[in-house]
Amino acid sequence: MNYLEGLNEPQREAVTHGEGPLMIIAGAGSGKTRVLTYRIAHLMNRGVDPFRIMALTFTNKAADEMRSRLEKVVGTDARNIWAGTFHSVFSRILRIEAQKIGFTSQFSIYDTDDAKSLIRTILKEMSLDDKVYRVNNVLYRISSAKNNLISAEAYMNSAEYRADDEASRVPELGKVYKTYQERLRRANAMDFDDLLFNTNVLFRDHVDVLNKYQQKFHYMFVDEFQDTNISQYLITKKIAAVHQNICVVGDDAQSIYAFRGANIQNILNFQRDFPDTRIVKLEQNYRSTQNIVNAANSVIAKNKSQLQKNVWTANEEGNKIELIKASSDNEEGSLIANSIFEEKMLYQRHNDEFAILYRTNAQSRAFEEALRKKNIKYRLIGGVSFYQRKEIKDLISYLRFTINQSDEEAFKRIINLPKRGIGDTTVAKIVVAAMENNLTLWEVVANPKPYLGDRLSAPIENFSALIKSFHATSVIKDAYETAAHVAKASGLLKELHEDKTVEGLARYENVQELLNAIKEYVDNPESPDKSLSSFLQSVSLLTSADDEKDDKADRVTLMTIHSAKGLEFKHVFIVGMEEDLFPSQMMLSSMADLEEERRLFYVAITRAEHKLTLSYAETRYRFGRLQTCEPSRFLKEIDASYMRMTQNTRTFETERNTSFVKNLTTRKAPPVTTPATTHAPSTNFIASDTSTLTVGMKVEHPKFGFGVVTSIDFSTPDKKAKIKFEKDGEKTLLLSFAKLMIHE
DNA sequence: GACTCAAGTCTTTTT
DNA sequence: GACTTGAGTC
Repeated sequence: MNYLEGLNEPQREAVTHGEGPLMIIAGAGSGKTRVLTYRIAHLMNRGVDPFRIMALTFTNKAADEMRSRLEKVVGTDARNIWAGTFHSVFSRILRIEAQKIGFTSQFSIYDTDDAKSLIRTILKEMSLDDKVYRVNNVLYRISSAKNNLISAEAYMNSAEYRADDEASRVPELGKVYKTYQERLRRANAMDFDDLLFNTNVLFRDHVDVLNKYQQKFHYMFVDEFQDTNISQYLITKKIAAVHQNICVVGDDAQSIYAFRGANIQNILNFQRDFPDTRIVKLEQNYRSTQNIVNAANSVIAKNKSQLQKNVWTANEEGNKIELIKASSDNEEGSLIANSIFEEKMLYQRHNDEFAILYRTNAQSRAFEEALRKKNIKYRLIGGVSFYQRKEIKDLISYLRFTINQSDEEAFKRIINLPKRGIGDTTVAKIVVAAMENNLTLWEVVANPKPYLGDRLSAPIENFSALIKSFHATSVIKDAYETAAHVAKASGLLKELHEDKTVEGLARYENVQELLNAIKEYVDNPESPDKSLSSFLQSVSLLTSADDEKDDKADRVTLMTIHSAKGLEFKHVFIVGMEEDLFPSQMMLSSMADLEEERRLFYVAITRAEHKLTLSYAETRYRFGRLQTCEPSRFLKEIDASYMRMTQNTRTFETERNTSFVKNLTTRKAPPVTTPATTHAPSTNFIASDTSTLTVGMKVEHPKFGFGVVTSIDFSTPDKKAKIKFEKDGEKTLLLSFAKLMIHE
């Protein structure tokens, strides 16, 4: 068969391996996705029905990628494979089997915001101090427990967890966990971890259901196996138990999700649970130059715990790795932008051949500004998702509540939106009435008079009538028509339409865009069905990495290293190579964590094909203050022979007419020195006195636009400056974080 | 109950 | 810098 041509020996072995468990240890750039696709194609060519194949990935993007590659090899049959993320595939199964574990198939999926909000509510009800019980921490602990399949009951009975909670001074955590689960159940809702946890429960308690899926799926594939947690592993293990045709692909050196419960131990468990496992190692790297492969190897060699592996390449030696030192985060941005500009000019490169990778999303700002200044188009992946925006969540909440009237979080969002005179106090009364009478929120809302009296009930009755009509619509109409009706009849669209500010306009357009997306979903023949609930399910599992609109456009990519996994670029910039930032300060508590950070660095390096540039800044704004930074320890771990320091002697045009006044709170701090030399002066400096900003000066504020400073007041007791500025006769008071551009 | 302004809080990564 | 909370006013 022609697709076997051009494969190396181990690749060919992996593709043609017949029945029985298979583990592929795939080094970075070793053609993993290719092998995986060909293997599935190979099976289908031998007559395996695509309906009997389940392929699990970690991101929607990876699933789409696999599907489209398969389609190229085997045609549209590929669509019949059950391919998707763990969360999407098993939420689909849970939807079918929901009744068996006490949910209805209309269950809602709570995202992280909903989960946090529910925890906040519970903490308040239990009168626990949210300064001690940090919401993030509570959710993290609950999530870890679920990922290890520890139920709330088991948690409370475990001496170990109890001791740990006592030691962390959160002794009530078990109770919070238990209440949290009860509330989810009452809301007919699951959080992300529940989708996996409940699948385990389903398979454990209903052998007939398990049998059904064991019989259905003859072949299982798990991509990025090193990132599976116990909960995910057990599901796949159970389904594969009968046919034993399970193929896992992974690389322990690229395990970067331990914080989410991923367990490299699974690689060892797999060999124990499937003793006949055939192991294939893919070690030849086809992606990167020798310098890049060698540098990556020299870094990962510092890790103690890893599987024996020898990644090598026959590619050319290539450019040395470049190291750029910048004096500030903003200068880092402009140096990188310049470097991209130069490369484009010198070598006719396209924007989409470049990627800027960073540790945290917050770092993107400086690069965005610098690229914009140079007129280089970019796309930003991650950060705040389209689906996290307020106006989008609002409409989605309406839709969720239309489908599932037990959904407490959706209810709280929409009950008084647009304003209909139902304030916090009334909502609190509803909640209390529901609790005291052992009713659901909806039962109280649908019939409020006995609990709240006539006066308060009127607006609530209007609300419940509205929802009832929405629900009736959803039964007979498809997702798009229902959503369009809800957007209009709820008053959401009208309210946004009346807001004539720039932001209001953007929000209105966003809602229209959501409606377009729903239309697209309804029109797409691959959607399972056209109902609103089916759309909501798919939309709840989308992440910020999924909502790119202009994918094809020629743009520089900006993203975190985590979201870069599985991708490759001609020229990669890894920026912010500073101690405490990368490796992250929070990760330095243990050796294991440091090793995970190092693997993250390894992942970043191995994204590069031809050229790799590292950079760090000597000063950086964090916590709203200027900090001095040390170069990252990881820089020293790269063998010096693969690197070269770029002398930062290029000259830049000085922007004399623009300067930033930033963060006047710190006016007592020493001003940042801006040497009047060939170096680009940092465009940021701290105002050391009022002389840089004077009354009557014309300024530009990023949000409010052009205006004139009318007064500056440094006399406030807490050292904060008040700057007033006037715009079109309208006075605006700016607080300490005023960031004004001065046009002289 | 709705709105405004000011102060306080928090920063890792993602399904 | 972004977001939440709290106090004060209408």
